[in-house]
Amino acid sequence: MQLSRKADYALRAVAYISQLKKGDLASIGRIAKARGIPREFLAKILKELTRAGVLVSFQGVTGGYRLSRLPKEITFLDVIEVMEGPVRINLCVDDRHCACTNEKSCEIRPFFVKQQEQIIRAFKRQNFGAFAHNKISKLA
Amino acid sequence: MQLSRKADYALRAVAYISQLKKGDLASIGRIAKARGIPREFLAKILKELTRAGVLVSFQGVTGGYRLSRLPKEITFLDVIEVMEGPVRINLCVDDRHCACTNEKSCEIRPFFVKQQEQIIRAFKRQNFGAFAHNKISKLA
DNA sequence: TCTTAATAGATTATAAAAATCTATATTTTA
DNA sequence: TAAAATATAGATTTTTATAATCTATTAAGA
Repeated sequence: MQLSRKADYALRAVAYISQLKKGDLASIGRIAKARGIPREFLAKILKELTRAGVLVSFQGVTGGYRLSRLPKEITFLDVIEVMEGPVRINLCVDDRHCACTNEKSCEIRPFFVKQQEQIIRAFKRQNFGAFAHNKISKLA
Repeated sequence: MQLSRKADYALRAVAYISQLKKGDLASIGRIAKARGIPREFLAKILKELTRAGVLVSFQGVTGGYRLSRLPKEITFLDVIEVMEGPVRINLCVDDRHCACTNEKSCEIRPFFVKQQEQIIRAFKRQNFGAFAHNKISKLA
């Protein structure tokens, strides 16, 4: 019932990158140090976010990462789903794993279906616009 | 980000027991068979629920389990917390693990604090009254 | 051509979840 | 009173997921 550390790190990294001035890049090392994330683990995370189209990367000495689009156009759900796959709050919500579809009235599933919708809606509502460089002060 | 199978089994078992007629008991074997839960695992679960005061148990040939109080007085949260401990939707919500308390404005924590409150409220609202023996038909 | 970046993907380590096992205690009933 | 069916206690094992690291390569600027 807990977000993975990987997804938490990813959210923090994207929040960090959201605070860059237009055109600036942040390197893995810089973000890792600023946010206390294990460097190699973060490398893996940013790699995945790049492949998924959330970030854009540049190699070479002056390389680093920036967002692929405006901060407000990237949601928590976007980032979390790249890290963890589709949100599933209980196994039975997924049809393939529901042991109760045959039963006339499952006691449990409808409740979790509803809760899952709730949390997905919240993850979708929350975007990185609030963190953009003009909203929050200095980067560590 | 997913409820443990253990907690899911526990909810199903308590829902099952909620459907018993007043005074009736259900044995581990019966519940396990009816709901497709591994028998020994369920034994462990019901043991814990009994110790936590959610269920009452009786040993011996005619033994089994019943609720310790009315179905509507047992919430999903009660059962889930016995299985998983306090609900924590992200590590950083817990003060002891928050790496960002020192930072002026953490980007992530307040959001999850709010979501956690939401889900806890929903777990507290949902009780087993809806499953009581007169509300839903026959037990498998 | 050296340095500092990202990329790819395999590998290892750690921890949590899921399940099982062994032995014991309790109660009913034959 | 013995046998059968139940719960209890708690350790152990198995499996899976998470977290982290490692090795080698590619790319670009100084």
